[in-house]
Amino acid sequence: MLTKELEKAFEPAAAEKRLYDYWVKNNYFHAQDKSDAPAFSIVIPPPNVTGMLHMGHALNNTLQDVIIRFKRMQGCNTLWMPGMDHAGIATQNVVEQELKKEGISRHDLGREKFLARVWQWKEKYGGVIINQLKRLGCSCDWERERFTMDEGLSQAVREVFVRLYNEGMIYQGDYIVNWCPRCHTAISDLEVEFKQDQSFLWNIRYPYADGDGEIVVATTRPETMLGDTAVAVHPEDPRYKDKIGKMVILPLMNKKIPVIADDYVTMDFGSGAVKITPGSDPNDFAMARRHNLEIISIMDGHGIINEHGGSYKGQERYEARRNVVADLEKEGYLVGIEPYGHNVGQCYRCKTDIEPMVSKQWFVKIKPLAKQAMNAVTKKKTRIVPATWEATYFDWMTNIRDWCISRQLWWGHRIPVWYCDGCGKVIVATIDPDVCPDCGGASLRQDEDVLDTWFSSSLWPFSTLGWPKRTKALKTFYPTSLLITGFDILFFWVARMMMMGIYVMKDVPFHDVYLHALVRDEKGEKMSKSKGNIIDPILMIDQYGTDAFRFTLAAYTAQGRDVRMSPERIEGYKFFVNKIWNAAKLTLGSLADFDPEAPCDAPDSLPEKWIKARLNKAITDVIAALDEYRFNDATAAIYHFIWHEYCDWYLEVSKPALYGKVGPEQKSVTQRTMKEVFGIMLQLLHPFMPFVTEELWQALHLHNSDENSIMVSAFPTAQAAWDDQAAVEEMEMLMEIITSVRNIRGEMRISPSQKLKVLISVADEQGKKAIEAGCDYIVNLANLESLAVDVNLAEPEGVATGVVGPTRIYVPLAGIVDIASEKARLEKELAKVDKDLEHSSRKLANHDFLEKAAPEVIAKEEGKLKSFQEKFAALETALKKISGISL
RNA sequence: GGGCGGGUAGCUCAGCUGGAAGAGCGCCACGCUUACACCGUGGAUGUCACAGGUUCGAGCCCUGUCCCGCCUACCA
Repeated sequence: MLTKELEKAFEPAAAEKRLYDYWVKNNYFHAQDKSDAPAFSIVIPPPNVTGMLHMGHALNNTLQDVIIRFKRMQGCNTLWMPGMDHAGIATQNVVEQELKKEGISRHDLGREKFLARVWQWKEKYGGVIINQLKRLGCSCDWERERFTMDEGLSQAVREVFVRLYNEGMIYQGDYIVNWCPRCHTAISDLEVEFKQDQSFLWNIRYPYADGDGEIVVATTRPETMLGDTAVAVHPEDPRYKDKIGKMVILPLMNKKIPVIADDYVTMDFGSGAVKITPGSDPNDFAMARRHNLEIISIMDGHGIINEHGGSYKGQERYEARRNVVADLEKEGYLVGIEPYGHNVGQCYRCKTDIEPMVSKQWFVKIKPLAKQAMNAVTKKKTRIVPATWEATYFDWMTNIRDWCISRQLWWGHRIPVWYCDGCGKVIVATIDPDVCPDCGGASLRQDEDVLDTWFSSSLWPFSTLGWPKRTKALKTFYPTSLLITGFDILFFWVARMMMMGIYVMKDVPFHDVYLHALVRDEKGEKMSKSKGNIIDPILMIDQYGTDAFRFTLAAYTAQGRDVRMSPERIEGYKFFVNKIWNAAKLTLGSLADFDPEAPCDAPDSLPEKWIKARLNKAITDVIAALDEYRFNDATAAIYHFIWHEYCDWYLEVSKPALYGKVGPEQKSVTQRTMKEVFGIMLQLLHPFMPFVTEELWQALHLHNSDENSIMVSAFPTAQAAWDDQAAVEEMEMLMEIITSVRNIRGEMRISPSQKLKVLISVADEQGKKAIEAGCDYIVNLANLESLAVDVNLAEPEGVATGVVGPTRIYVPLAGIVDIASEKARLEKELAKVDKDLEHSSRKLANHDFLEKAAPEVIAKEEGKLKSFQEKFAALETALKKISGISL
């Protein structure tokens, strides 16, 4: 039945390409808009168009593909929705860099031409990552690929903006926001990264206007004093109680500002008085609103002091700091400087120090949305896995502040708001208006700003399915079944999808969220370009093959744990692929004369019963693990079964049958079983190692249906008929006997090629029968010349003794090895058992234990004690005997 | 300042609702037995961070301490 032989080793590179093309050609990744099969859907965390595949992506998408393939094989109508994110700031930066090389800025080009350039860039270089995902084996429904700037998705953005606006959930206003002086845009609170900075605390004196002394304030940002509009103290502070309401002179500016009282001030910090700069500090801004203080912005968007900064106008902010400090000192206002460590906010994208600035921005009123998003998790409509993240989610949602959604960029969804030059009317619409609905004027200007990239991402679970159109896909796949993403974007993305999904769709965006950890290097450090410890996933794929790489990622994904990636580990699993390949070669060779059509009614013999029972266990374990996203447990179960049960034991024990030494009937039974078990094994492994499993599935003609591909075959289920505890125990008893002989061989340094004559003593006739039935297995695997079994055999002279339960294994040593080494071996064994025995008996001598422990625990302990006692006695007898001889 | 996670074999980690510890890699010894040396067989290794407590019994539960990560926060 088989035509071609397998190559010496699996060649990943060629096979991967061929098989992936084959899958795509056969449309296996495609999900049906409507189907009788249960729907299962995942939307991909859309990578940035500018992105290249890194370890985080590799992990994230491997896990998704594992689940997707698993569910697809389980018969679900499975959708993995792929796509990309336009990544406003990142992409705009890339193209601006490109322009810079040509010596021009985006302003030289103008908005329209610049955007044309970005699109051009996107078509040409964007989406490299999509092809990289294909190399990872991702079975996304590529026909449905979406981009956040697509027509449809842009429509969804407008639709949601208008709805939020009309319902009073979006507002515009002058507020203090996080401003990046390099990107020239506002960013949200989340996009600010705080970094420890060793700086100074400058203490400055502000004299009272009436000449009656002074007040000292401390600041980490002396240059902002140019915009101070008050000094604040705590209302209860006895030092300042009578100063409240007085005026002080603002140094350098020669301006009078009031002393106000606010309990925001901490009395025991510094002098207990704080300068208030509403234009440059969020807290001061809040205070200014409470006290109706003047709000002065002393800087422009580039971080340069403007006309409100007096003589410092035109100076860059840090230059201004130096000059302000120098002048304060010169004029005697500087009281002192002390070293001070504090946090400085930086732009997450370009690491420039953030400048809090007052500007007109659009905001989403977030509290009502957050409340619903929390409810959904409380009521388990969405389950967060691992559950430890729930606390973080709730905490963030509880303390959330309004979301600044406007960005002063060009690349992105332009805010659908127009202003009428004629009457000043504000028009908010999903379709570009031609004329003002109020005055009919045609001179309309659209808002210059675009929306935060995360605004469109937050709609991803339904916008990709066609919303606002009521598509079949939307009906079938929303809410999606599962989201798999890194915990680092829990707030950025997951939380916002929750809010928007519930707000727009009236239902949660996904039932389960699985949050995985970060991939670090082998020393546990975060990978970064600057550290130079980046491991390129594509390089790993080239080197070890996709299957080994994916298996490694899954194997090291324990819940809530970081993944420490190291090439050595991947290599280890490459060896596993090789092992499977070679097992297939043996299987394939052995099946050469197997006729699957010819009926073989012969019953399974012991090894067949055993391997099927063990396979059942593997199936059960893998399914249970995957159902709970315990990826490492699933890989461990498969690895152990394939290597240590199927290869190490079943194949070894079956070799005589395969080589025709046992008879044609047993050969057929073995062939039948090998084929079945090997096929199921491949199916279990397929979600993790899609390529090698497909290759072997086809090479071995394991499919039974018209569908040739393993990826659309039915995922295995445990079969009750295969559970056979008696067979497992009997087989494992034989295995222990074999191991026992091998142990003696190894410990005594008996050459593997030295055939042994072994005697076995059993407790009863039943035991005798069992061993006799397994005699051939023992002879073969322990490499014996002969094996004799009898009930209660007297211990012979000059033997090494092994103990397995009630069974004694005697290996005659005459002429093979000296007695002393057996004595040493027995003593070692004995010491081990003695320790166990001691513990067990002490436990059973304890009255409290006997009274209070569960009966089954006591029974188990009694069983243990008995077997320890037996073993001890047997070893002791053997030792006495052998000692007697040596004397 | 709050919160979360972690400290288990040389390394990387498993260990579910408590019944005296496991895997992979590495290490040591032996071995080219017709799938595989990307292999086989055997072996060694742990006061489960520390100190108390609960319990008949704790790696697992409670309290405290010490380290290590991460997230979060307006003490100028």
